[in-house]
Amino acid sequence: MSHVDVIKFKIKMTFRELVYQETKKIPRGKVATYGQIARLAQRPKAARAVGVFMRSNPFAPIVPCHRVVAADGSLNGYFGLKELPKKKSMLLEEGVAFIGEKVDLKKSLWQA
DNA sequence: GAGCTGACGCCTG
DNA sequence: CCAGGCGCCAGCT
Repeated sequence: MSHVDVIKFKIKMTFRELVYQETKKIPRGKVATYGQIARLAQRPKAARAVGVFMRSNPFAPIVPCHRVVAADGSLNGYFGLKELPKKKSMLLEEGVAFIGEKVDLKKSLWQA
């Protein structure tokens, strides 16, 4: 085992970091679901935990958490259910399609 | 280590 | 369409 491998082992990517990393990949104009991010982060059933990470994400500007929505396309939170209208307008601004209060996943779901 | 807590997801009535 | 219930998981007491 080389020095590099040892280092890699030491800094093993935590699930949280992996989640943020995947979230950053969501392209402008598209959205991803919590479950989708969970899958990309190698934890298909950890969608719930993903939500927790978004709630307290220390990379506010870097991680586009506003592009992450529920499985049915509804916007669940942003600043503690407080600025949802803003979250919606931000997505509209990026070109995300909406159906009422929900995102039109048919058209705007990010295809990783 | 046990217990509680969600920005979840899926099924049921 | 609208609850209500249950399983899941990481993080924090």
